[in-house]
Amino acid sequence: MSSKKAAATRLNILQKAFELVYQNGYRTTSVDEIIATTQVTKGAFFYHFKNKDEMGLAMINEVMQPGMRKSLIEALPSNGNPTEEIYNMMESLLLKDPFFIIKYGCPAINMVEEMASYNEAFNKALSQLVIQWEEAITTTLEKGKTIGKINPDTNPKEVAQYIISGYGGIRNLGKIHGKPSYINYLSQFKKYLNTLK
Amino acid sequence: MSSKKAAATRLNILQKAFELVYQNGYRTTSVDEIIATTQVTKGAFFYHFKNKDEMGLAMINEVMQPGMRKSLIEALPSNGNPTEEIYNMMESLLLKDPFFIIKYGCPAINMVEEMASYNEAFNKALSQLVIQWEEAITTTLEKGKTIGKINPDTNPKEVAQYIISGYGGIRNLGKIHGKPSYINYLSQFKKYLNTLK
DNA sequence: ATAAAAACATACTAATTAGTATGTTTTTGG
DNA sequence: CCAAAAACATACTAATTAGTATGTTTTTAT
Repeated sequence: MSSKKAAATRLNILQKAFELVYQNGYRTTSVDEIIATTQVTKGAFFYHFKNKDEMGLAMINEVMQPGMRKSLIEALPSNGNPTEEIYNMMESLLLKDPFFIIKYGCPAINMVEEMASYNEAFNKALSQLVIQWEEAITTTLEKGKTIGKINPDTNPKEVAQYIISGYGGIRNLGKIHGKPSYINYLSQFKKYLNTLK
Repeated sequence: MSSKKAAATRLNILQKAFELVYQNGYRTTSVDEIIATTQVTKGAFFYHFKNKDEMGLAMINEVMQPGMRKSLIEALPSNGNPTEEIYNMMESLLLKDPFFIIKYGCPAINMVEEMASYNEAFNKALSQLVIQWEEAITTTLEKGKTIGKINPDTNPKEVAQYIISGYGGIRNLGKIHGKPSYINYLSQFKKYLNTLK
């Protein structure tokens, strides 16, 4: 029973918060900063969220989740050559997706780094995001096995986790070494993918 | 021309700060917190460091650098089988080194994640740490090439960066998935290393 | 149209932050 | 031993923090 305008205010807060958190980190982004850039007053903020962490959780679930879902999962068609598809997903994520700013890394990875050990609820929400990606990659690999394009003794879940951790790692290293490290990474990543054939 | 006691006070601050930062992050560890656990007064703290960031930089260079150096670089003997040595280094880092707490990840990686884009001086100091590790791995691989244990068209520097980013990634993912992800990672890491032979 | 609830606005508070001003105590070289 | 410098201690400050108390304005259902 919330008005369209109220829902818009809420979403606006979450989206602006997401951008600020992406660039500054969660704990170092203040509520005052969020309401300043959102042009929303403190009363409105704390009307929609009972505290900062509740907002943070909503931000993960309602903005980060769907956004990452689009970038990560929908980039995986899963019908042709699995290794090629996975490579293309990674390449487009690292080099083509205009959302990401190299020096700021990946918002989801950053959030895991900062908040996983600090807040159990955040940990769960972020874990679900990772698991979704994991499942998408796992599915791609399993289909690959049935059509004989992936080695039968490949462990899809294990491989999926390895790929995700590689992604997180290069997003982090890219913060200090910049784009060239992305290129190097992709080159070795391709070699690894070939071990799965 | 500083007394032994003064030097001890300074080092004590840096070491306690390192532990706190490892578990809470740099920006969310306050000077008050550091001096409380160090049993040092504010006067002493700001006598030794002109501000928090100068302390942070000293912490990276004087505590994190040598500590990581010991864990990372000296774990690489570099005379026998290079792929085996690199695998062992990674395994001992992830599973045997008693310093690391899985849910808190790796202090150096955390610091890169949090501070690389926030402070240029921190970025440089952390970058040097990473480059040292990179060089150690590169050397191992180059020696491996001369004795014919590493494929001649392997690019050692590129591989070293890939390995380091993988390490950072799994330290991060381990925060939400725990130790099993370390095991999975090592299994796939071994497969990757075999592509270098 | 109107009463009630929802949505927002303003002005506060108590705690925490990095850092400073102004001391007192230790240490050190001569 | 003793003056000067080094090393520390205490008490502050101004800014920022998350959150609240108490309003006013908008929406909504009737």
